[in-house]
Amino acid sequence: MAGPDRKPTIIDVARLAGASIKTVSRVINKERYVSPDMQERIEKAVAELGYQPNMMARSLASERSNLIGHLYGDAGGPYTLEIQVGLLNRCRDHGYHLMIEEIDYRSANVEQRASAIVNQMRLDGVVLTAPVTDNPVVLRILEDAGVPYVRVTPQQESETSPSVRIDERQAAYTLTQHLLALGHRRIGFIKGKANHTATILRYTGYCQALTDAGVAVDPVLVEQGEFTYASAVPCARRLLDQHNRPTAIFASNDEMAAAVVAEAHNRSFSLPAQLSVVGFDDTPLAEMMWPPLTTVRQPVREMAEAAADILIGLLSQRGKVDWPKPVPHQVLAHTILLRQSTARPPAKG
Amino acid sequence: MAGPDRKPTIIDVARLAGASIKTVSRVINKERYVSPDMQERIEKAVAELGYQPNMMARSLASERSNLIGHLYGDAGGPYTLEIQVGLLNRCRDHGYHLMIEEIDYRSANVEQRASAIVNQMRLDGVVLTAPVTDNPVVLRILEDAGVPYVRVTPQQESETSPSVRIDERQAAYTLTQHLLALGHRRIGFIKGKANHTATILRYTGYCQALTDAGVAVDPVLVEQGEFTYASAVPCARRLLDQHNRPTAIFASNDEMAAAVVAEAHNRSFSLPAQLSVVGFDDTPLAEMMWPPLTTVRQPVREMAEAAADILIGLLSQRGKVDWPKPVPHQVLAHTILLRQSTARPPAKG
DNA sequence: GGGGACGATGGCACCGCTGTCATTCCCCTT
DNA sequence: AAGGGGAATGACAGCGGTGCCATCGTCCCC
Repeated sequence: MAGPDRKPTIIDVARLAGASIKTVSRVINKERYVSPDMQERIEKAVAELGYQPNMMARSLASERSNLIGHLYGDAGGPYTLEIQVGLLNRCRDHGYHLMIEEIDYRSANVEQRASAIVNQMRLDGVVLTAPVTDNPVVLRILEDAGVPYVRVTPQQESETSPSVRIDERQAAYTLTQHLLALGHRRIGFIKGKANHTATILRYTGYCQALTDAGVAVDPVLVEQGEFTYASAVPCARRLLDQHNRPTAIFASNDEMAAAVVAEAHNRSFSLPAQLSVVGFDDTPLAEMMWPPLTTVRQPVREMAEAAADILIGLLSQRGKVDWPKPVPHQVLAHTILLRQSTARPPAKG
Repeated sequence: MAGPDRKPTIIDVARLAGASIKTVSRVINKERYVSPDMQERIEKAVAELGYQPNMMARSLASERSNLIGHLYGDAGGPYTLEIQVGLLNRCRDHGYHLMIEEIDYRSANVEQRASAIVNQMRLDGVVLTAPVTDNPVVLRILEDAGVPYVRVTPQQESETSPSVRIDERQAAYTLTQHLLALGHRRIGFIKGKANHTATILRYTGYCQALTDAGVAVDPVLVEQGEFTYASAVPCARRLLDQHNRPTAIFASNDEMAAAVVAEAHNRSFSLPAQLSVVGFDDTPLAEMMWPPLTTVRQPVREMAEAAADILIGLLSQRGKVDWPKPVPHQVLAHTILLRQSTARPPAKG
């Protein structure tokens, strides 16, 4: 009845099972060389005491923390969350835990902070999402610390770290083709935040599709947004104010597409009859707005799962230090979702 | 040049500074009783070696992990993310790290999983969000482990743990009053998922406002949704199909309000002239849909920050074991956002 | 001038586990 | 019968810090 009140340790288990702590450790870690009889006794003792190994002690002794970190820059909407859900799915199944850290990549002490996170916590591995994926300071710290990391949608593939992505350029290309196929020739474009990978790739895809169709890219139809609703409002205004205004607008993400739609509603346009709009990302928003938005779905969760798989795969081969070369670069399939925000352009008056 | 290649430890620092490791430890932990001279020498040594204390070792020895856990049930959209951002803000400032774990509260091994998370990782404290806030199994595990926790928007305040919330009943009351003041008398209501705290409180506020205004609650106007867009579509249909249909609809969250709006658009209603719609939560969606949605903003991030503050406040008083009694229950202010989805009802034909 | 009180520092056990190596026992070979 | 090899187990030294207590020198005060 009395019993020690503190949490049971491996020593208590060993004592109760009549074994050495090392043997208990073997059972806990599912190592070989334990007789079935002994195994059973120990498992019983574990159950009886409700023993749970202390991760801190374990990590200290084994130099493995079983911690995976997710470093991100902007807590950008549903994207970040989906990433986390994906990571969590895998972590759970493989006994890892997820630590999340936001890194203000603009701040002066990025270095200090990133270093503290990586080195103090002794993370086993790290997953990077934009815009930290391409931050040289962070990457160097990771390299120096010898912590394996996987980048989701990096600007540029590297030989030292794996990556996961979709072909954004191709997606933008296809989406633009869709508009062209409907008969649109004046297609406006709202870019995302400067220097973001996505911004560049999506824009490139748009340009290429136009060019391939023999349509010139008209700079008057290209606006610079920042991936936010607010940033896109003036862009939409300028585009729709033109005397020879575009019959379709490609916004670099759904949020900005929503701004275009709102602005069109303001002017009492009937959508999609008078204006086609497409977005990118398939955020929940896309399906809930009116009219439902034609957009591209990135399998974000699956991408995160793939990243986790790659990471955990490596970590499981203790002893090996380095990535296999060449390091894996996965490209997952995207989906073009044709909804009701696109239609043929209005007949020429 | 040669120097040890492994990460420097406190011993290296002590040696370099000509001090004992204990004194170095004092400096690292900002304890008192270190002479300025000694302090400076040690700080210099730390900088020179780029020393970073090993959290694992520190935790093991001190029985503090500096880890705060966020346990949640559904990764419900922007809400969860906002919570995390809030928590992160505080963790960062106080030297804590955030571990996130999803708990499938329907699964059979909730107990095992929750226990593993709490006990193995030796979390210093935990923040709970719906629907784990009220899971008796999880709560018991936390209590047993003696891990302090704060609940965000719990179903019921408890004497053993602090909570943070807004007055949802009051918010729903006010919002309903707004509709009444515009002249609406037939106000539809779409409830959230059964058993959720929010569902009950919001509905109660609605009923009370009606009653106080001398309007009877008509069960025909009350539909049961599940907080999702899809679940609300049939609800919206049924409400709008009625011969004497409501002139306004109160959806228990924005997502369901979006479904109502979409359904109204489908029928080519002009909003808000023919139908007023209100939601709850002020998700990003609310501002981006058309027309922009009148809704209630919960200061989610601030709530998370408050929760973290409460938790960290307690943790900083090491030695004290228990919450001060009575434990704090914070109620933050909400905001009613009047946008363009509400108007006076159409004049009686 | 003796006795505190207090500032400053160090010594050392110990937190709970894993890695390494030694040991024992058994069966199999030659 | 001796030797060899592998399965099963244990002893023990850390991993890198912190907590507690001892020590030492000063300054102060009656």
